[in-house]
Amino acid sequence: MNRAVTLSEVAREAGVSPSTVSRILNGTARVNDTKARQVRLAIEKLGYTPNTFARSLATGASGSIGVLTPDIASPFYNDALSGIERGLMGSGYSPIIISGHWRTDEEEHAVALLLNRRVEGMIILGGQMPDHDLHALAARLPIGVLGRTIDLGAHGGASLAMDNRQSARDLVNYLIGRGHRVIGHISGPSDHADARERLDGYRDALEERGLRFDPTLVVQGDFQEPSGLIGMQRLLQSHSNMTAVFVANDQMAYGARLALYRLGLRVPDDMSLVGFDDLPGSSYTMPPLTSVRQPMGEMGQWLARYILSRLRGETIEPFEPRQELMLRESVASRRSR
Amino acid sequence: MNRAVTLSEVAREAGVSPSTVSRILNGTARVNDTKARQVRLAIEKLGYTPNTFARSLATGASGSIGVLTPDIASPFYNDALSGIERGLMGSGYSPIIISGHWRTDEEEHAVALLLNRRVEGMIILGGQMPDHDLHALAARLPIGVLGRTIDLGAHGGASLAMDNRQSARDLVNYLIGRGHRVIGHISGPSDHADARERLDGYRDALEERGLRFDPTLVVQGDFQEPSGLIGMQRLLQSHSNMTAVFVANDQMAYGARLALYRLGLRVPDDMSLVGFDDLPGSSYTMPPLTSVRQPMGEMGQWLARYILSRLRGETIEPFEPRQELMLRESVASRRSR
DNA sequence: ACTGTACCTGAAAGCGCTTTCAGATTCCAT
DNA sequence: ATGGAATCTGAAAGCGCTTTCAGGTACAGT
Repeated sequence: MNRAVTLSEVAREAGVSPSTVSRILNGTARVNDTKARQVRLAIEKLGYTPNTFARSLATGASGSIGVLTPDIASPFYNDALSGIERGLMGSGYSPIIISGHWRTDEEEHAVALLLNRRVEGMIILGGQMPDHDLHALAARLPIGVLGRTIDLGAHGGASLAMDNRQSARDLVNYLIGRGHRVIGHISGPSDHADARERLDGYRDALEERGLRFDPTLVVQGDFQEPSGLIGMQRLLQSHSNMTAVFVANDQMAYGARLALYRLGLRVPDDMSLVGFDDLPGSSYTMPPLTSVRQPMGEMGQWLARYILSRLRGETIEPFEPRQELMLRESVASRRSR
Repeated sequence: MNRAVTLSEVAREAGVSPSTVSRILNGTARVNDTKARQVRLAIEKLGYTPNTFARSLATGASGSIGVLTPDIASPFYNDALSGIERGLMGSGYSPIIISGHWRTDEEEHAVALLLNRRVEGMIILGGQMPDHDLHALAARLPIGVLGRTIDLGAHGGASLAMDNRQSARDLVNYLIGRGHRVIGHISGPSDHADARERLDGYRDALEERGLRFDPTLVVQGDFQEPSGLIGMQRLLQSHSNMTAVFVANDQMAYGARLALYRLGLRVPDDMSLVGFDDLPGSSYTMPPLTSVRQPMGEMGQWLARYILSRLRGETIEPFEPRQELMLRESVASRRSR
């Protein structure tokens, strides 16, 4: 690898001082036009590209924003990543993305790495990190958190979370409104806040409508497809009168759907199904799956903008993410008896 | 944001010289045990973390590998990203991921950015960049390319691509073997190399089996779901005797599947369907979709390892990705008449 | 023609770290 | 004891850039 061209080489070539070249590069001060031209020529000729490290060392600004995602390959969070990219575009800042793989130790490691790289802000997507770590972080730099309810105070950071409980409640209410009375639930892991909230919403809706909460109608999964399949099988074995199932996320709903298919049960005719998260694929399942959609992309974008505004000392209008019920064809109307 | 602690502050605190602290940090040389202890204590006490920029500037090594992906939210490439993460794990190198959004200009911009950040190697996933740019890159640093057939020579880099044409051929051959004679094809965009190769494979198989290639049996999509839906509708209108469709990727196959559902056609009874790429969701479609799988994760991982080996001046055993036909339930056997 | 002002530009210091070089110690063999 | 090798440590230079500071030049006003 041929040694890179440096700024002083450009300066020598153009017959000016390094300071002048720097000024031209950054537009820090007015410079004589002919000199500027010469410098540009020299840059072109030598193929100069500035050394980011040297610059960052000198200015103390890294120009990068750290992003911690639970999983670089998660369809759910990747929408948010795209949003962050959009939000940062053209700002001069670029994201550094690391995954924590849902493990607290890896997350801490990742944050340390980002801090070493002197990111100027950080965006945390979901994750397991304890709240007080987040608070500590927020005290050091602007942070944005997605998918967790945490109060960071105005000074420290912003968090965007949707109301899982309310949405779950809406979803189950919708099921009840369509005449369903025996509604199963395949939940997420109980140590996962989102999962708990969705379960709570399920209970809320039942109680609100005067239906008894029956624990045997709830089976626990792990948010992955196979557990949805198994969960559905178990529910089916014990509850032949069940007419609808609320699955705590779309991935498990896909699994549940397959279980039904295997047993020759039709959706929605024999069984209604609703999911959660509205993954991109959910408009194309058979039939298209009713689910609830979080605007992950917009949330990511707003968080990026938020960080930028904080960095620039500006303010930004708050963002109220609104979840949306995506009513599709996986729910049938039950004749109420 | 409180100013960060520097190495010399640690040195002062521990009563040694900066050089010594540096040596302890990097294990560059033996150091008196008691001093080492003092230094560690000082580091702990002051909460020192090394400044990556200063280090990189001094050593000339950035410790990062650039990764260019077409789309940070593409389910197809994200597997490879995970693989790269795995491959780099524990190596001391970390990936910097940027997306090119399928646009040549953005890709060039991204590469420039990565170069500015002084990445020591680069991994390019798919993308539009012309071959000669890739060659130029390969001359500067070790690069790995995924999903393109390009000869970079031993010195410059490695590329991993699967044989789209052969796989498509295998897939269509499989269809023919199951008794299908009128087989439609929903292709990808014609300016996309993968798409062309898959189309070629389709023709190969037909001709090999003595079936006439009928251009009206081919409709072009754009690799997205909606175009699969439309494509299937069009095929159905013009070819009532068609019994199977080879769709150029799984995403379009999902769309095609939906079109069939809307028309009340059963898969595979009324129409057989095969896709390409074997997305994670494809084992959970209705019915599970026959497709061909590329080991994206392993390919990514190997590329990462390859870069590392090049950086260390080692060699690595070559990797021969093998595509795999995932035979599932979306294809029926036709009684041959 | 002379002073004051505005505008450009270069020298030099410094960002935080690594690394060479040479001096200072220690240790072993004789 | 004593010379030499082996080992440890600090001073200082340098990585490539930015930025302060002060000197130089050009120009307008009188």
